[in-house]
Amino acid sequence: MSRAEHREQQMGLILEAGRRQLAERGAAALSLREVARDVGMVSSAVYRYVGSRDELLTLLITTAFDDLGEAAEQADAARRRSDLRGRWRAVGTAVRRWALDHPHEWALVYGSPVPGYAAPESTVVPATRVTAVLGTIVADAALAGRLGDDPAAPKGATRALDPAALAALMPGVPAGPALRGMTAWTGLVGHVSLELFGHFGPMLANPERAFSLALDELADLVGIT
Amino acid sequence: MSRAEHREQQMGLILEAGRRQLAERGAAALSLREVARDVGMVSSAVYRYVGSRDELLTLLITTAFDDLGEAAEQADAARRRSDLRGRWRAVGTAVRRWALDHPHEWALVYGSPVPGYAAPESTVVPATRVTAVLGTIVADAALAGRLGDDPAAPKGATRALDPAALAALMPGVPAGPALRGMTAWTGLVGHVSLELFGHFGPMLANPERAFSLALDELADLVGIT
DNA sequence: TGTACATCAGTGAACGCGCGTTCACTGATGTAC
DNA sequence: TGTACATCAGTGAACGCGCGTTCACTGATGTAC
Repeated sequence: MSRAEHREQQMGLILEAGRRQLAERGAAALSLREVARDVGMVSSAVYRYVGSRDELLTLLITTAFDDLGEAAEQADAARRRSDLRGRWRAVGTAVRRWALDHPHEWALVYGSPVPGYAAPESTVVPATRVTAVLGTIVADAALAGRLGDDPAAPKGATRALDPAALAALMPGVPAGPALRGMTAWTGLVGHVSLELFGHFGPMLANPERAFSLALDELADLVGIT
Repeated sequence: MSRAEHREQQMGLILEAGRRQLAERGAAALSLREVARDVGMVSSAVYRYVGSRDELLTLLITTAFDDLGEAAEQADAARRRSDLRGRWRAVGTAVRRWALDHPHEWALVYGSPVPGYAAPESTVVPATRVTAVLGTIVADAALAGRLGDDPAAPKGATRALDPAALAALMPGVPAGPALRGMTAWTGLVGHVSLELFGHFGPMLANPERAFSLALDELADLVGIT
C-alpha cells in the first residue's frame, strides 16, 4: 500500500472513530485521545492527520452536511422532474431516513450549536445542499405556474426576506410562495428533530404515518400539487 | 436571615450560576466546580444543595420548561378565549420571545439531548406545559366548530396518533385537525430553532416579520380563523 | 541497479489543566429543657 | 433566661481521572542521481 493510500485509509478510520464518538459522548465531549485509542494510535499521532480538535469537528460537520445533501439529491433525482409533490415527499422522506440512520450527526448540524466552537467558512457550502434541493422544487413549481390559485404575497412578505439570498435559493419565486416554502422546510426540520429528540412523548402511535401525513400537509401549505 | 431563607437564596444563586454556565459552555460542559466558584463557595460546598452534577442539570431543565410554560400561559390568558387566532399568535410570539431571551435554555430543552444524561420523570410534567396551552387552543377551536370546512381526517390519521395521548392533550379533537395542530407546533419549534441556531443564514431580512407571516401560515394550515 | 538522502507515520514521555466526588473538620445557627 | 446539645453551611485537602497539545525520537517508505 502506497503512502497516499495508507494516509487516506487512516484518515477514514479517524473520521469513522469521530462519528462513533459523536454517538457515544456527543460533540461537546469529542476527544482526540479517545479517537486515537479507537484507531489504535498513540494520541499524538492523530496530529499527523488533523491539526486540532476543532478541525476534526469541522470535518465531521462538513461530511455530515455533504452526506445529508447527497441523500436528498439522490431522492430528488430519482423522480420525474414534473412530479413536484413526489419529489417533495421523496426528499422529505430521505431527510428523515438519514436523520434516523445518523441521529448524532443530525444533532451535530441541526441541534444546539457546540459552545466555544465557531463554524468556519468551509461549512457554509455543504450546509446549503439540502435546502438547495428543496428550493429547486419550489422554483420548478413556480416556473410551471403550479403553486395554486393564490401565489400572491401576503402583506409584507417581500420585505421579510433578503432579495439576494432568495434569488440564489429559489430563483424566480415570488416572496409569498418562497416564505411558504421556508415554512415547509422549518416544519420538516422541526418534525424530524422533535421525533429524534423524543419530544413527541407517547403521541406518535405510528411515526412513519404521522410523518407522511405531515409531509402532505406541508406540501398543501406551499401549494405543491 | 433565617437558615431557611439563606438556603433558598443560595440555591437561587446556584441555579443562576448554572444558567450562566449553560450560556458560556453549554450543557455538556456544565461544571459544578465552576458553579461553586461563581457563587463564591468551595467546590464541595455545592453538595449541600445539589446531590450531583446530573441533579443540577435536571433542575435547570425543569425550571426552563416551567419558565417557558408560564410565558406561554400568560400570553394565552391575556386574550379573549374566543379570539383563537389571536391566542395562537400570542403564544407563538411569546415562545419565540422567550427563546431569544433564553437561547441556551431553549437549546437545553429543544436542542440535542445531552449525551450520557437521561432525563428523569420529574421533567415530564413541566415539559408538557407549552404544548398543553397550544392543545387547548386547538380543542377550543374544535369545540366551537371553527376548524374550517374540512376537519375530516386524512386517510390513516386516526391510526397515526395514540388515542390516549391525543385525548389528554386535545380532548374532543378529531385526528385530522389534531395532526395539523401538531404540524403547526413542529413548524413553530422548527422556525425558532433554525433562527436561533443560525441556520437561516442571510435569508431573513426581517426576522420578526418572517416569523409573524409563518405564524399566520401555520394558523391557516390548522384552520384557526 | 545501488546508494545517499529526504520525507513522514507513529512513539512515548511530559506539560499544565480542570473535572466530580469524598471526607474529616470548624464554627455558627437553631432548639429543647 | 441560660445552658447543653443537635443541626448544618461551608472549608480545605485529597483521590483518581481524562483532556489537548508539544517535543525529541525512531524507523520505514519514497526519491534523486
